[in-house]
Amino acid sequence: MTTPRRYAPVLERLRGAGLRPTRQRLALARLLFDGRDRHVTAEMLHAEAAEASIRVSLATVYNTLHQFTGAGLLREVVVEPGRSYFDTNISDHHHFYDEDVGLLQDIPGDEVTIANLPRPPQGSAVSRVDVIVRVRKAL
Amino acid sequence: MTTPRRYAPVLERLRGAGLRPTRQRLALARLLFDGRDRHVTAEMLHAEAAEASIRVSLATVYNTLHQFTGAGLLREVVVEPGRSYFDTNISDHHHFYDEDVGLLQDIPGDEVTIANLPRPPQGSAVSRVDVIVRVRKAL
DNA sequence: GTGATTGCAAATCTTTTGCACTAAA
DNA sequence: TTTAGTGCAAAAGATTTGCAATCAC
Repeated sequence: MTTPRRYAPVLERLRGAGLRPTRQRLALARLLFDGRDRHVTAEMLHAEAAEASIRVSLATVYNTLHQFTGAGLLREVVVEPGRSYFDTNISDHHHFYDEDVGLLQDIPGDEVTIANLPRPPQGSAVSRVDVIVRVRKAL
Repeated sequence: MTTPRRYAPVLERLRGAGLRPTRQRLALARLLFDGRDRHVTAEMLHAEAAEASIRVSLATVYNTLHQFTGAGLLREVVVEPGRSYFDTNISDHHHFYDEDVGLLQDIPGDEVTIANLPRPPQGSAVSRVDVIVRVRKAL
């Protein structure tokens, strides 16, 4: 028999974020929060859901990704024009981006040190510092 | 009388980059490389050209921006999904991005120190490090 | 002339929206 | 019930593309 071991945690996670645990949100959350650090686009997650026989519309995938991001469950990463990645790692960290393949990889926050950051413009406060290390095939 | 003082440099700049100095490229280059450090979108440059009574199609603006970028005359900056900025400052530097207003500002490269950057994944080499300091209105 | 470049409109791609329908509480 | 959430299809943006007309050399 199947033991729904991971169901409760995800459910609580949604509740805790103030999101009604609907069938679609639960299913997508289970795909996303499987313990790995994942970087997905809406299209990728939609395809993955389809493979897992979860019927969700692409519009709902977009809505859900943004709701999760708004609730602090995901983080949006912009590395190339016209496509958004969503990162399940919400801790303070940075990214390698392989420009050849379009692949994102985490760099733990403590592995990069940023010093001497100038004071932000008058009246503004830093909300986040994104470091993107773009890499390509070595010659 | 008008002295076309800045014409020659731009023309040579295009020639040097291996780009045929067409009427449109010259006109756009003159708008872009006016001495300031500029951050423009295709739409913005197109509007600016229109104001200056330069007739260029939006498609050509896109083509030109990408050709200039490929030739190393511009640098593309991605800070938000669905819109590309092109930066006339091609020296090593970073950016403040005001998320409220959508405004980019340069941070000179020597004002930020990045230390302890981990080794890039096997077989790849760093092509560029982008630091984007996202700011918003202070409370 | 000849091949590179341009303009226009149509096509593409990602993301958002409007609204009737469905489901969670 | 009552209201939040979903699906679909259409709309919206940004960017690219196909191809005939035009321009630089």
